[in-house]
Amino acid sequence: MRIATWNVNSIGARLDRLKGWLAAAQPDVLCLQELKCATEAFPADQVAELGYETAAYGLGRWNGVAVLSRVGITDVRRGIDGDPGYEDAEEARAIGATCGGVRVWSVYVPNGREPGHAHYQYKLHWLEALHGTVLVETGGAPQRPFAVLGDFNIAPTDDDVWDISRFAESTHVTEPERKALAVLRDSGLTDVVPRPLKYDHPYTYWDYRALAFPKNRGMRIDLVYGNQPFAGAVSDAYVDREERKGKGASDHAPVVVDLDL
DNA sequence: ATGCCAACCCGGGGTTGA
Repeated sequence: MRIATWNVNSIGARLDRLKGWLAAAQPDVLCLQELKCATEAFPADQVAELGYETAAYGLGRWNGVAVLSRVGITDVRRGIDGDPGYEDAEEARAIGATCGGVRVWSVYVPNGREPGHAHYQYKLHWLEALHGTVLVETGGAPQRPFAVLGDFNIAPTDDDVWDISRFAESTHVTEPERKALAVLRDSGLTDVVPRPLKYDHPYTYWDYRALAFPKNRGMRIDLVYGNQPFAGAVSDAYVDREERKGKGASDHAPVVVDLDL
């Protein structure tokens, strides 16, 4: 089984790219983030032509997540328990579904803006709620392959950014954010680190500006956190950096995981 | 060449992203 995650930075702007990538990469399950569309506006008919069912969750112009599957899609959950919301409003940042016997969550963790900002506190609280959801979902079915995939907006180690000295006073690399990832790992999840197709670091995001991609000034912030039944079945994992190339690319590349399931 | 920010909504500019 092939499972992937991809922050598309607008499904509307990326639809042609998405369809081309689905046809080429042939994932069985694809977790999407940053749809930037409402649930009912997701182009489900377009991906259905390629054999995929859709479970989407979007509330408007920001955020938005989905799961596409060609191996069935059941038990869909929109949002996580205890979601703190931002400024009294819940955002569309998580959707769970069971596909071909694997339980997956597609997540778009809040950015945080800057340390000390209200959005940064929101990010940490949101991650606490995600942890709670993981405990409930994995505790009830410990033998079922389970994974949280998506844009975590956190680089797990200094090695996961192109130059740590450029990230002083920045989000994505702070100790509290990394601690939140450690808490997820302590609850039984493993960071499934993909291999890069070029260069030494499996970056998944490169800024659009300042030639970041050609210079490989990237970050590994799109992560796959799987339980033992999931991580133990992984046969390969890679970042499809080819999808970051050319006109009309997202600023994130897909992360692809192959499983012996 | 991998190539110098893009997408949203609104109606040119502010907001967001990381």
